[in-house]
Amino acid sequence: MARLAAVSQPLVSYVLSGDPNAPVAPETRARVMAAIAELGYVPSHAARSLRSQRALAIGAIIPDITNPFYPAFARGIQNVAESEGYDLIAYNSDGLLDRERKFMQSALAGRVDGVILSPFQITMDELADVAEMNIPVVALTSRRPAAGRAPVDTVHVDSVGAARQAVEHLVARGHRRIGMIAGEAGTPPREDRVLGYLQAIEACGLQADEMLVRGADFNEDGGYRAAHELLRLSPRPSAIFAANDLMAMGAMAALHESGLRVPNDVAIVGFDDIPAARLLAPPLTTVAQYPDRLGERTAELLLDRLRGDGPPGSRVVVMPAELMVRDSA
Amino acid sequence: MARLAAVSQPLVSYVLSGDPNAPVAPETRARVMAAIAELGYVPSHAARSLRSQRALAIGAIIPDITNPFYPAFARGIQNVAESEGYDLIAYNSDGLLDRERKFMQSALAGRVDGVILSPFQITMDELADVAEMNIPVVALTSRRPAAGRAPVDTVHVDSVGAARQAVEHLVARGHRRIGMIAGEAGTPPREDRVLGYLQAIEACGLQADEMLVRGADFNEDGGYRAAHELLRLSPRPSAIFAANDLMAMGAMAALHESGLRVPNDVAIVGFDDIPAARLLAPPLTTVAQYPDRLGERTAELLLDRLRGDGPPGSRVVVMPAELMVRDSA
DNA sequence: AGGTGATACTTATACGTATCAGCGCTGATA
DNA sequence: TATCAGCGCTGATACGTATAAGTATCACCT
Repeated sequence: MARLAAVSQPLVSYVLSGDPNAPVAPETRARVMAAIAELGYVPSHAARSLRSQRALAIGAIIPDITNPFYPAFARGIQNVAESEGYDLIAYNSDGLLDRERKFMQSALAGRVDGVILSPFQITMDELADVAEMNIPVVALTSRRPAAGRAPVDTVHVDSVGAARQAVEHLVARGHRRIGMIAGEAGTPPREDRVLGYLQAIEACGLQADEMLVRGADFNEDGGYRAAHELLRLSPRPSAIFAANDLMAMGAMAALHESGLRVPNDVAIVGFDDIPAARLLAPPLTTVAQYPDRLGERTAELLLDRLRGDGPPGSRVVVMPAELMVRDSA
Repeated sequence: MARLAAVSQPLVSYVLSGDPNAPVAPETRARVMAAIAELGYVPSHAARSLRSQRALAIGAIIPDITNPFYPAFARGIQNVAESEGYDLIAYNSDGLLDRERKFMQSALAGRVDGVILSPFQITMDELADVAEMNIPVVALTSRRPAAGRAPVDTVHVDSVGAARQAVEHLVARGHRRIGMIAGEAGTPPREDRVLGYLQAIEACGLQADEMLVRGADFNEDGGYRAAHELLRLSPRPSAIFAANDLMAMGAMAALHESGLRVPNDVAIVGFDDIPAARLLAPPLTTVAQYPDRLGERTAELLLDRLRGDGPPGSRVVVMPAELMVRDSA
């Protein structure tokens, strides 16, 4: 402790507080600063946190940082959080309920001051006890949430509408038999995007066909396999809508492998607009969600709450999605 | 606190310790457990951390989580760390020295128990004061490090050798004029991969040419621009070695745009083997580093130290890299 | 000169846990 | 019956900080 080199402990605390109104003589302040520099003294985070009841960290519970959507999302969060001195602890839930729950516990332990949640399984109602502890939660959802009991702020893009728009684009290009690679059953992204797909099919007077919607893991491999399944159908779909870009990439690989040309033989639309999308051959038509902005906005909502600013109820922020028409469809 | 519902505070602590030898009667234990469940009691992380002098977190200072290499690396770290109850706090240094330093301070504050560092600017010697605090540091480097004063464990892939191998592959395919897209000046990945490139050029009896090595940001855009620069040269290089896959992707986009065919007009080799690499058209020949395994191994070394296991000196672990020959070269 | 207020400090305290040192009780032993 | 060991529990304490409350010093005013 620096007090040996200078004076009493609270003085060090006052100096470090940076408060210009702190009752510290300029000369003393200088002496303390010198001692701090001399000793390389750094105040204990744990003690600060215990005393102030703030962890100066926020938690992000995301499905998998390995999905390119999330690093950008995380980066957006960090950009905002860092400016207010918050660190980010990222948890990978793998979309598993017990992992989502377990990480929520960390919040209760005061590990983090607030949580950003990209919920796959957990329901809003389950967050009630966290919210009761006055730990703010902001959820990134893909649909306007049913008003739950918990006052959870929500950021979402209109996935259903965006998916619908993507499929309508395919219809406008003359496609009548459109397959979908849909992601893992029971997950919100899957359900929402399938819903949008079905809305578009119906709105365009086409026939929905269960066989045309294939489940798959939300990654390249899932897309690759699902595409091969779709290609075995006859008649073969002339277009495929993939629920994310990774699956779209896998599908494109499957098409190339089968000697099919994109978009001439089979058109493809993805979802997410990951950086790789525009660099594929052909560049992928996809729905941009701007995950970095989502991260920033999400973090802003959370920081509002942490500052005690936010309004009493839940807020819902809708962020834009945009169909990026490129060459794959 | 659960003691109101049951008995005294230390007992709760004993029960929660999970120690089967703890002096607690089975019946009491059950009563305490019930009270804990009833109240939803979760022990304060800050208090635990202050008392035990352990943060139960490790920090990872990486350049940018947005680069696909790092999410996989981070995931590898987390897989191992989580199994021992450690959380991961990820810091994005953007390769900037003052940010690297700043985040290192967090370690000194006891914010984290150990640090995994992917150093861009900071030197090993600067880590001395961190190491003096008995905070273990494991560095992910791209070259065998000079033995610094700080006892820092090191994991590295032989980037120089791998780069050399990649370029020799191009030479073996008959290329004599090979350009390189090299990444940001002064950064280790750049220097190492350029060194390997030069070694290969020299070993094959070719003429090194400064004009053929272009600096660029380590992302798609950097690769895109650098490729355009290289294409303006005459004679135009017949092959390009990019220091990472993102740049290679950007370069491929530039080539497509210029109407050049890969690999017939210009061959390309990348570095990293990000998931997108094998799905590009054509699939990208690149050097696989297996970042998930790097993350796991790195975390293992760190956990050894945290357990107090590790040997006194510094350890150096060399991980394999592998040239994945696909269709782009 | 005595009183007042501001300034610059120190002492005391609480945050919630883990752990150490008691301490009463029970049952076994001599 | 007196002694003692071990069990199961409680009280006391320390971790390092932020802040409230207290105190000494001094300048200033009437």
